[in-house]
Amino acid sequence: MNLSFTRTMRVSRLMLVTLREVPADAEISSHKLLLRGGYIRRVTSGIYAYLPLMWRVLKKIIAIVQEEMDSTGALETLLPQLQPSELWEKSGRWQGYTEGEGIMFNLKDRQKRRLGLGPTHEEVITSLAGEMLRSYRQLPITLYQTQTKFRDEIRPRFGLMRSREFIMKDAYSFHSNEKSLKKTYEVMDEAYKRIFKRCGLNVLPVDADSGAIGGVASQEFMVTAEAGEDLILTSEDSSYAANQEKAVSIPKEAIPLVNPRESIIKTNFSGKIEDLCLSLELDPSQIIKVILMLAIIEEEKPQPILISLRGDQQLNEVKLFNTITSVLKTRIIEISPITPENINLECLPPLPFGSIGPDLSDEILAGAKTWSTKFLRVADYTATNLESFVCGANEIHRHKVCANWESIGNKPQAFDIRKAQAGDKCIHNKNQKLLAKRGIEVGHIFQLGRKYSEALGTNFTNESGALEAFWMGCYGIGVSRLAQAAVEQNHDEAGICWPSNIAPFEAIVVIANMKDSNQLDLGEKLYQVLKDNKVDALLDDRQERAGVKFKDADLIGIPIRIVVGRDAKEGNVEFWDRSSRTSKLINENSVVSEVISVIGRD
RNA sequence: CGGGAUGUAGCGCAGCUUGGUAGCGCACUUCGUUCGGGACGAAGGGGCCGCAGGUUCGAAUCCUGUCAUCCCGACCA
Repeated sequence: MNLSFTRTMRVSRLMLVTLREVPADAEISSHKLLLRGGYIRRVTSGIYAYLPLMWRVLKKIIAIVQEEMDSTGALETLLPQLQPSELWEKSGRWQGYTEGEGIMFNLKDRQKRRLGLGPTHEEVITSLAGEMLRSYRQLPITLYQTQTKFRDEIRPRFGLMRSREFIMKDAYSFHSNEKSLKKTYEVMDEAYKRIFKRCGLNVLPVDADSGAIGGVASQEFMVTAEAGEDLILTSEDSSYAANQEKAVSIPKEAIPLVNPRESIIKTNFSGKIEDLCLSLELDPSQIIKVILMLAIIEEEKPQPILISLRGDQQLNEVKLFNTITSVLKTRIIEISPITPENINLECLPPLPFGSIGPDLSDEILAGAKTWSTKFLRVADYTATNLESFVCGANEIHRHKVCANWESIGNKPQAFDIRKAQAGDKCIHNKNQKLLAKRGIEVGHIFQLGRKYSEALGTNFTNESGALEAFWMGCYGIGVSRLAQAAVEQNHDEAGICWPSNIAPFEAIVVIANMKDSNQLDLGEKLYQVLKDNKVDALLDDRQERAGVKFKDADLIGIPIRIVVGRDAKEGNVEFWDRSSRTSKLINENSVVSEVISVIGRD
C-alpha cells in the first residue's frame, strides 16, 4: 500500500462528481454525504469503490494507525486473504463461520480444496507464530496488518458502516504468560485512545462481550452517534460504560404479590404481559414469563431450552448464549426461538404458548424426532428471587396465581441473563443510574487467552523447558468504518466537516472568478505557497460560478477555505473555517501562518 | 432466512388503475447572457422501461416466473 501523498491537486483534475440529490438507497447522514461528495460508489450490495478523495482519507487514517502501532513496538505484516479450511477446522470455527448464519465467504479451488476469504486472521497468525516463535525469549511479540476483510454480512447497510468488504487494522499479540498479555492489552488500550483522538473522534471505551472471537476480557471503542447500531449503557458519572450485550445492573425491586392463596385462574391472554397485568391488576414484576428457545449444537441433538424471566425483564440473548455454552460445555451454532411451526415439524403436540409455566413437563418433548427430549431449564436471578408469582399453568388461558418455586417443583439454575436497562441502578454505585446512548463500534480489543493457541496446538518452550500454549490478545480497528463514523460525528446541513488530520485535503483555495486575472494569479500563488509549506491544498480552478464552488467545498468538507475574490487586487482573501462556518478577511501574507495554526501539526 | 417495499436516461422521480410508438427535474454537450452561496435563455445527446416467458393486432402498463436493490429483525471492525 503506497502511503505517499500528492500534496496538491486541482479540482478541475480531481474527477470530482458531486450530487445535488440524495441517492435513494442511503439512510444515514454519513452515507448520504459520502455518496453526494463523490467519496464512494456502491459496486454491489455492501461493496464500495473508494474514490480518490476517500482513498486519501483512508490513507491518512492508516498512517495514523501505523504510527501509533509502530510506537508500541508492534510489527507490520501482510497476511493472505485466502485461507485454507484446515486451519479453521483446527480452531473449530470452520463450521460456525460457513454454515448457518456464518459470515465467511468460502469457495473451492480447482483441486476441490476448500478455502475461505478471511473475515479475520487469528488462525493464520496463530499458526505462523507457532512456527516462528519457539522460545519464551522471543516473546512478547505483536504483529499487525491493514487489510481488506471479507464478511458476508446478513444485512449489509449504511454504506461503509456494515459492508461486506472493508478495511481493517488487526493486531495479534503473543505472550509467555497472562501478566504480559495484560500489559500489552493496556498498551493497546492507550494506543487506541491516541489513535481515535488524533482522528478527531469522540470515542467511548465500553466493556464488551467478546462474541464469536472468544476470550476473557474485551473492550469496544464506540463513536457515539445517533445512527449507531449498538446500545451503550453508561453511568451518570461515566465511571461505568458497557455495551448492552454485556452490561450489568441492579434490577428494580419486584412489587410483592399480596394475594395469599394459590389458585388457577382463567385468563383471556393475548400473549402480552401488559394485557395480563391489566386484566389481573398486576405489576409485570409479579409475573414469571417463559421463553422457549432451541440451541443448535455442533454434532449433537438440538437442545430445547426453557427460560424463566421476571415479567418486567428482557432476555439478553448474548448472555444467554454464553450461559448455555458454559452449562453445556459445547460449541453452540445458534440459539433461536421455538415456534409453533418447528414444534409441528418435530411432530410434537401443540404448546400452550402464552400460558407456559416454568414447570412445563419434559413429557411434551417425548415424541421429538431430532431434538433432545429434556428441557435445559435456566432462569434469571430476578425470577428465582421471587417468593410468590403468577405464571402460566401450561394450559391455554390458564394462569397460576400465587405460585412459588416449591409448589411448582424446584428452582431452575439461576444466571444473569437479563438485559440491563436505562434507568437501572449501577452495580458500582447504587446512587447512579444507567443512561442509554447509541454508538458505532470502531475498535475492539480482546484478551484471547489460550483459546486459539490451544486449539491450533501452537506452543513455545518456557523458562523451565516445558511446552506451553501462547497467551494471546487481538486488537482491531475498522478503518473504513472509522472514516464514515467520523463523518457521522462531524457534519452539518451543508456537508462534511472533516477533522483536519484525516481530511483528504487540509485547505482549498477557491478562485471566485476565473476570468479575473488578479484573482487567478493570486489564487495560483497562494496554492503554490501552501504547497511549499507542506499543506495538503486543493485549488478550485474550475470555470464555475463561485456559488457552485462554495457549495462543493462545504459538501466535501475541506477544513479551511481560502477564497480569492473581489479583494484580490488589495491582496486580501477570505479565510473560512468549515466547522464553525465563520470567516474573516486576511492578507495574503498571513495565509500560511493562519492555515498552519488552525490545522495544527502533530 | 422471516416480514415490508421498489426496479423507467448517470442521479431523483412521474407514467401503470383505464394497454396505442416513453416523459419531467438535476447532470451532460454547444451558443449567448450572467459571474461571491448549487444562474438564465436557446438548441442538442442519452432509455431493449431489471430479465425471461405468456395474454393481445399492439405491453413500461395485464398475468406467471426469475433476478437485483432497499427498509425492519438475527450478525459485526
